[in-house]
Amino acid sequence: MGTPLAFNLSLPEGLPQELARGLEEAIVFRDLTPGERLVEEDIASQFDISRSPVREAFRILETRGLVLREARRGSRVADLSRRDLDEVYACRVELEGLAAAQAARARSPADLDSLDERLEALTVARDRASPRGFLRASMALSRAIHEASHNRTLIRLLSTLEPQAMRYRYVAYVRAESLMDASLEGNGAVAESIHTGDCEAASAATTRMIRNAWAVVGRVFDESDAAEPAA
Amino acid sequence: MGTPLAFNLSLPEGLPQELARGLEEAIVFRDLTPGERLVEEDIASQFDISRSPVREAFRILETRGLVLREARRGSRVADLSRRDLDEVYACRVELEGLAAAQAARARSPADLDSLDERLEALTVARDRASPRGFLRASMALSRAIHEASHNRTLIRLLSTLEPQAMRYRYVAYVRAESLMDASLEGNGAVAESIHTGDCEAASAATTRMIRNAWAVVGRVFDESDAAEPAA
DNA sequence: CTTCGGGATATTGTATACAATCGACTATCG
DNA sequence: CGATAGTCGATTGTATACAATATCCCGAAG
Repeated sequence: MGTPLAFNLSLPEGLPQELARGLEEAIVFRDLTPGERLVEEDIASQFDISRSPVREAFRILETRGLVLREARRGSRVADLSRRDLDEVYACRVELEGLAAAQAARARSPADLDSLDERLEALTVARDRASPRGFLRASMALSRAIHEASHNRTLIRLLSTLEPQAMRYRYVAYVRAESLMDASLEGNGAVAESIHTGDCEAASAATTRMIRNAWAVVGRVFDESDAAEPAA
Repeated sequence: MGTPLAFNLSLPEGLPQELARGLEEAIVFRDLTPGERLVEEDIASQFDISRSPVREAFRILETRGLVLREARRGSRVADLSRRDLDEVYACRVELEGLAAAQAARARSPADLDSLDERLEALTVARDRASPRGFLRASMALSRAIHEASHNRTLIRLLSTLEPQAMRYRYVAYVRAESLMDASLEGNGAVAESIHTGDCEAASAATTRMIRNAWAVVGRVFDESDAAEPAA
């Protein structure tokens, strides 16, 4: 048995990366459930590839906090917990705040175009009221902000932190779609500050948005049984 | 040709991890120089192992910002630059500050013992005036602080950021050994705040220490030719 | 009925073999 | 003489084979 995992692999960037991206979505959107075992051979045969790229994909997902690997004991999807949620959001407050501040200072005209484009896409996604689509658009906007900071180290850190946060955001958006409105509004304020070039404002708007999301997402999570769905 | 790389591998934690640790030290202490190519087969034959664990080690080092991998073009030791230095320290200010604050709140008696022990070891290392020994002791103390935060996500992020910072600290300590005194003093203040349990003070002491180090390490780096030693 | 041990099985860790691709070199043509 | 296409070598990417080990199941003993 095991989940079918219905995504295809093209390979514009390497097989392990592509596979990791697909598995990441499956984990975030709960096609792979918390605690579920991930067996290299199973995944490999599902996509008609060998274990080598699968191993590398697992390692990528481990650095993103989505998969736990124990030596000779195999890999499994990381659990969700209120504690983990708090850890992730505490880090997000700091790093996203820094990213916004540096973006406000270092942004290029191309960055601003990218920002506007993705903010527009986020608005469209909100109207469709699909948590998946909204999250994808939100992730794209976040990345645009991160890249506008032109801080490669910060981008690297955030790229290993954001996927972990997406899991909690997804749970929250499914149960309370109105949260998407708050996210859209918050991101709008951040984008405006980055346009203006006001570092302080960008940082403040970001930390305010994330602290607010932290409180709400945490409350929704506590009211759900997202931590142990199969227990 | 190529550097001999004189470290042995025991294997208490897995071959790739052990190898990564050795290579990490070689990079930090400049036995492997910035820009140097890392060929899987070469490293493998030097330690009489196959390419598989070497590949995994390279990937680990990539997530720590020490090695750059380009698809089908091989791996090389990441360059040092003033820009990279600034990126790393900007992130450190935020994350180390958070770690200290959370450590001040969540620390256990065992954590405090570990802290004191490593602070003592740092004092001893300072008296020996060896940049390598001091850095190793400093890294151990930092890790003790991080673990006292009991924030696994934050620990994960810092474990991928600190090695990158170590490279710049090493360059600075070699050229200005007096910097070790400042580091020792700063860490003492941080440890004291964590003992007291004062989050604000711990965070403030940490950010002050790191911002100060940032300025000094940056100045020393600019005066050195550490960026391009073989150019 | 519980606990301890032994063996079978499933799964990862490592090694090796093969394929694909990139870069450099060379020879040839304009 | 310079430019360009073709070929060769070096190196990574993927697949497969083999080794090691953890887990599970079952049976026997207390």
